[in-house]
Amino acid sequence: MSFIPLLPGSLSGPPAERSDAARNRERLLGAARELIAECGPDALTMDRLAERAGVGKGTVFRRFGSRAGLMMTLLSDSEAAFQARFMFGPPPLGPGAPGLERLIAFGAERIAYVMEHGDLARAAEASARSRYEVPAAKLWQRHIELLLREEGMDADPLLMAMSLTATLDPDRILHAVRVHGLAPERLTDSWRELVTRVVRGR
Amino acid sequence: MSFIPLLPGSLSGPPAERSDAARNRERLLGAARELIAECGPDALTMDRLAERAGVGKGTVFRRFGSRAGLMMTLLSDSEAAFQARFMFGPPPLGPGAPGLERLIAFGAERIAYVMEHGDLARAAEASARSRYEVPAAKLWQRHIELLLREEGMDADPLLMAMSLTATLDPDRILHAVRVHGLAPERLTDSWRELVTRVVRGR
DNA sequence: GGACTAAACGGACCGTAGTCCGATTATTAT
DNA sequence: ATAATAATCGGACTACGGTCCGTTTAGTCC
Repeated sequence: MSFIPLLPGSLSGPPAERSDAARNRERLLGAARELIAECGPDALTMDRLAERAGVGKGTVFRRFGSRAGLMMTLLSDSEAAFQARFMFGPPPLGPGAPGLERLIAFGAERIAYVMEHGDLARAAEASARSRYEVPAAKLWQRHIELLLREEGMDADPLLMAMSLTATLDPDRILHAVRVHGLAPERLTDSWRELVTRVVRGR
Repeated sequence: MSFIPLLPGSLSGPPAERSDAARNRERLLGAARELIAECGPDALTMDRLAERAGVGKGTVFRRFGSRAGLMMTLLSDSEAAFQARFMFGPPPLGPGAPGLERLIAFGAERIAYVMEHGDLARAAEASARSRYEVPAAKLWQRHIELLLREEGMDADPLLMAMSLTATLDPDRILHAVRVHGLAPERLTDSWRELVTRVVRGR
C-alpha cells in the first residue's frame, strides 16, 4: 500500500529527515548540552562534541552548518519563547501597552536574557553574517522600529532602531557587567533613559 | 668610551630595539601593506606575511603579538591623526565648539573614518578584548562621556557614552553600508538626531 | 679581537573550524 | 526479499592563528 500525499509535495516542507539523521541530531544536542553544562560553551569544540556523541565530525557540520549554527539551535527554544512574549504576551512587553513602555520592557527583558544565556548567545554570533542577518536579529530590530514608528518617531526609524539594537548587543552587555562590573540594573536604567530621550524627540 | 645616560634608565623607556628586530619590523610592515593593497586585509594570513617578508612566523608574532595587533599597528598612524584632531584640532571637532556640536562632528568623522579604513579596523577588532579594552576605544568613549557631561547630561554619562559608541562600531557601520546599501550620509544624519535627542534630555 | 649574554630568530608543532569524498545505510519500488 | 537510489556517515585533510624551544646573532665588556 502506497502513501498518497494529501497536499502537493512542496507544501509538506523538506522531505522528512531520515531516521538515522534524526537520531544523530538528538544525540548531538544531548551531548552538546552535557558538555556545556560541564565546562561552559567556550570549551565546546566540534571534535569533542563529535566524540562525545559517538559520531563523525562531518555529521556535526552537516546537521548544524557551523559552530554558530549549533549554538543557535541550542538557543532556539528560549529564543522562541522570548519572541512569543514580546509579540503576543501580556503588556508591557507584549501588545496593549504604549510603544515607549514596550520599548523599555523590551530592553529590560533583553538584558535579563543576556544575563542568563549570554555566553551561548555570544557563541552563536561568531561571524558578522550570523550577527545581523539571522532571522531573530532582524526581527528584534524590526520590532523596535515598529514601536518607534508607533510613538511617532520622525527621524529615520530604521537607523534609530539599529542604534538601539547595538546597545543591546550581548557582547557589549556581558563585557560591561563582567569586566567593568556594572550592575545589570544600571544597564536597565540607562536603557530606559536612552529610549525615553530618543522617543520624546527634540 | 662608554655611554653615560643623562637620565635614569627607567625614564629612557624600553631598552631600544635591536637593529635586526627593527629591520624585520619594517620589512613586515612593508610586506603587510603590499599584501593588503593586493588582496585586502581579509586575505592577509600570518604565514603568507612571514613568507613575503622573508622571516620566520615566530618573528611576526613576537613583533605584533597577534593578527589584531598587526592590524592595529597598521592603523596607528591614521588613528593617531584622528585622535589629535578631536582632542586638539579646530572646532567643531576639536575644543572650542559646544559639546553637542563636537559630538555631532565626532560621529560624522568617525563614520568617514570607517568608510576609509573600515576593513582594517574590523580586522583589528578580532577578540572581545581588543574590541573594548584597547586604549583607542577607551579614549573615544571617555571623550564622548566628557562631552556629554559638558552638556549637562544627568543620566549615567558612562553608559550613555557606551550606547553611543556602540552605534559607531565599524562592523555595524560597514554592514549597514555594504549589505543594506545605506548611504553614509544617512548614517551621519541619524547620528546627529540620536545625539541631539540624547543630550537634550526629556 | 674574543668571550659573554640577552635578545631575536625560525620553523616544527598544536588546537580548532570547516571541507571532501569514498563507504555505508535507510528507504522505496518492484 | 531484493535491488536501486539517494541521503547520510565518518574521519582524513586543509587552512589558519598561535605557541615553543633549540639555535643564531647583535651588542657589550674586557
